[in-house]
Amino acid sequence: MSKVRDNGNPAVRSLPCTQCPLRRRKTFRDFEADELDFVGRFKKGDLAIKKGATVLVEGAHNPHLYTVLSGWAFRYKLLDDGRRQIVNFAMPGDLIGLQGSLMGEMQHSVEALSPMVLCVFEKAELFSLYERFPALAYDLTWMASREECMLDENLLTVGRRTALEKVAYLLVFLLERAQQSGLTGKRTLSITQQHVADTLGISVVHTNKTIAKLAKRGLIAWEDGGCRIVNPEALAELAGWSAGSSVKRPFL
Amino acid sequence: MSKVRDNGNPAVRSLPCTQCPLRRRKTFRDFEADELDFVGRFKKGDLAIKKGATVLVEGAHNPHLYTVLSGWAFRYKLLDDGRRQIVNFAMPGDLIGLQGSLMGEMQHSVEALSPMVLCVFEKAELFSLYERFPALAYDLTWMASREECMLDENLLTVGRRTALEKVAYLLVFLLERAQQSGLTGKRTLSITQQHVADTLGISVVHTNKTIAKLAKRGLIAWEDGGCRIVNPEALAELAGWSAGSSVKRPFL
DNA sequence: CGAGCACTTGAAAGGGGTCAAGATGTGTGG
DNA sequence: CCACACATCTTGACCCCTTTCAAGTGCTCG
Repeated sequence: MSKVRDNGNPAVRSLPCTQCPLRRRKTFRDFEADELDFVGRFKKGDLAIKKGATVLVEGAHNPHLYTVLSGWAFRYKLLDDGRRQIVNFAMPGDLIGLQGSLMGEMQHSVEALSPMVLCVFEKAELFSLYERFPALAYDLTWMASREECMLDENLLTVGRRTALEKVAYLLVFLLERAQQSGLTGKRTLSITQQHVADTLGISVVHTNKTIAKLAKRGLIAWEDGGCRIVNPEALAELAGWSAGSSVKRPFL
Repeated sequence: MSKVRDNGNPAVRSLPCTQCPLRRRKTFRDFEADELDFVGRFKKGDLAIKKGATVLVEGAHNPHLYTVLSGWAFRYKLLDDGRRQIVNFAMPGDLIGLQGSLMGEMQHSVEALSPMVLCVFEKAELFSLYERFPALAYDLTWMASREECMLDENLLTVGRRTALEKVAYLLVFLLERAQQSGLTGKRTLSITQQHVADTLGISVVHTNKTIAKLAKRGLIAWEDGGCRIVNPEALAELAGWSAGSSVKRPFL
């Protein structure tokens, strides 16, 4: 039932929800006893994903719904001629595939940026969650709304911010989320300039030059296939970043 | 309790849900008897909005949740220096303010593009909907997911489509939604070029020139403060538009 | 009848795209 | 262990799509 392969992550062997590491993080709302019990049975097992693997493809009908336990991924859409737009990222505690669960066919693809472990749930049992645990159902809607919020902000970034502001914004956004979700404790993001470009709607070349500019100002440093944020405050300032809410957030 | 002023719309006087015109449209899923009864009591009244009025402002804590009964509006965010990004539109059957209901503070503003009538619900009673009508709760999540889908597509448009494709895409997108929601039966959209520009992340001047190009090709015509779509198929082709699902959608 | 909004158009400037070529680094197969 | 393919990152040159600036035309409205 639970397929597990270790990809360099701490070994996880169909981790029971009672021992879920996310419950201990103070950014997340912990479960009530009966909820924990239900979610534990709702969860069908773990799924290990290799870095670079495609988790879900646009157009697919997948019977599962996932939650990120560790690692991260990006969601994207393609145009016929190959132009790619990264739409958002998924980090620990985030849902993957909810949209497909509700509306049938996936409207976007998901690819792992690092080795990941996902918790697997059964679409078909989703409605029973709504029937038996309204609070969890409410949480799901909450999570969907949070996603919507992030997309709004990303749209603002892609549509109206300058290249320099865009890169600054994205890096602060990702660092903030990575730290809150426990993806990393350090100030580094293991990401490619191509990903940055495809998220912000600009070319790789120009992304590179913009990054060089930020590096010259001492705000960031690009080192061995990733970014180190040297001065998050200055970046946030440049990006016109407004801190997100500090409310505890739910997860599944 | 119910404030109603007619703004040129068909007169509505705290319309009971039993007579809701949306129920008759075949694009919407109708209620079960008990659901209809509940929603009828959940609804606190109608609210008439004038064209150009602000329905909700970013940062506000509004105790209400709305549904569009007639007319339409746009959702937007602002940067400090006034740059504006329109993030999406709300048409009959769409929710307004769900994000604020769940997460507290509104993260965007909403402004009416025409006279509107909204159905007013009480945030505070939202959870009782989750407790008593899981199917409606499921619908709410469905609607949030649908919004997410549209935002994904808009992000793709703003980030990766060319100016010509952008305008073509937006017009097809709006026309399709307007017709499905019953906002209009005609092939016209009463919208400003400034709105188009702010939705697509381009300047008004360039928007104007792009529109002129589409007009010259005979795909659209801009007449007295609005757009008439002359050739929707050609526009869709140009935009790389893929038709949306034809599943009946829920509403509140 | 002036003020203001929405739409046009032209010209000039610039941000960002495309092309090209090169430097590194890394994983694969011979 | 080397060779080669491939991915990622850099840089420079050139060009064009968009922006910005400006000026002008209707139209509506107080």
